[in-house]
Amino acid sequence: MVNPQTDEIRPISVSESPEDKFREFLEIRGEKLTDPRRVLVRHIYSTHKHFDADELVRDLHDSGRAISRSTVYRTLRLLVDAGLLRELRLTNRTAYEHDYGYPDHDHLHCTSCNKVVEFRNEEILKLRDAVSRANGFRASGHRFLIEGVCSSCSRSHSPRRRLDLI
Amino acid sequence: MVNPQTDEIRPISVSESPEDKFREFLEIRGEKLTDPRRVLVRHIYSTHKHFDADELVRDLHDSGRAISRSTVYRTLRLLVDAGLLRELRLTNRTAYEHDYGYPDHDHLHCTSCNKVVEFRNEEILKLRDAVSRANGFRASGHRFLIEGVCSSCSRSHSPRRRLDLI
DNA sequence: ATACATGCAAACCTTTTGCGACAAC
DNA sequence: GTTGTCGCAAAAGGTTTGCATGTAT
Repeated sequence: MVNPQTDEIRPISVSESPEDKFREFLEIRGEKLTDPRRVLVRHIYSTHKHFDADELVRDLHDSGRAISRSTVYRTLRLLVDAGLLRELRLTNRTAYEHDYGYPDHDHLHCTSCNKVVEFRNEEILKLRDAVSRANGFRASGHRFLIEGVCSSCSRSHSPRRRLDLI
Repeated sequence: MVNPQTDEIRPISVSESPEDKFREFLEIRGEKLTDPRRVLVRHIYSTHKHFDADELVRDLHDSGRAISRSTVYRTLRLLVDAGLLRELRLTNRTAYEHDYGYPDHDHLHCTSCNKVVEFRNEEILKLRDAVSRANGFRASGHRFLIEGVCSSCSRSHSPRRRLDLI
């Protein structure tokens, strides 16, 4: 019998702040940590949760630090390239999660309500990487997504809705 | 050491043709297997590969059996509901694969060129379902997607492109 | 001056929908 | 006639881009 037990997912201690890591990344490319970028990276790392571009635009607008939609999208791309964020391409939108100071893990995604649940299972991590390698996929940057229907959605037979990410 | 060996994925013998299964499904709902729908289900099941809506529209148009974009999308939804097709929500589009007469399996998805590779690993199938169940996700309808970067993409450093599905 | 960033609006892409025309029973 | 389907064109939703303006060396 397989063991579905999943390990805890808790922050890894890192020496550099996300902001510093971002600044460093930008400097190497001859770019700058501007005001809007700093606001974004700080806001994003102020809470550990999944989010999307629209949420960011809304939150910052509501807190009086409005940043244009294009800047948000452009900065998100930079943060991904900098290794600070990871993209989760879901049903209709792209969600992001912290990819710095956080251990390797995988996700369950409810295709009905869009809920995302994180889990960490050593066995799956190993198998995932082994299968990837066996198929010539690069060893880093993988992420498993288990698509399914969560309990609340399979109870109610309502069709696809957009709910919050977790 | 984990074993990345994957089993062969070959057709399962089924008693009913996809077209018949579709007709049956439609009849139950008081709907009909019309001409465009028959053309679509036949075309889709004439080759075993992943495809998307746009490809279908293009292929049928090019072979002189043009079917409108809306009908294609509407029929794809029906085929999914009928259990004939399975959706793979990828980066920017939705790909489809046969879900009838084909064994349970998972996918590797290259987020750079959009290539999709199928694999079947017993251990992963078991773990996938165990973890899903442990998190209250419905036992059927799961699919793993390993996101990564395939060998040709990690060699060339070209950015995200849209290539063919496999 | 130069090099890069920003905001806006327009463009883009994929998918969905409203609607008038049409076909089957 | 009623019911359901089709194609068209428009709309919708998420994301990207062109461009003129602005800012820091």
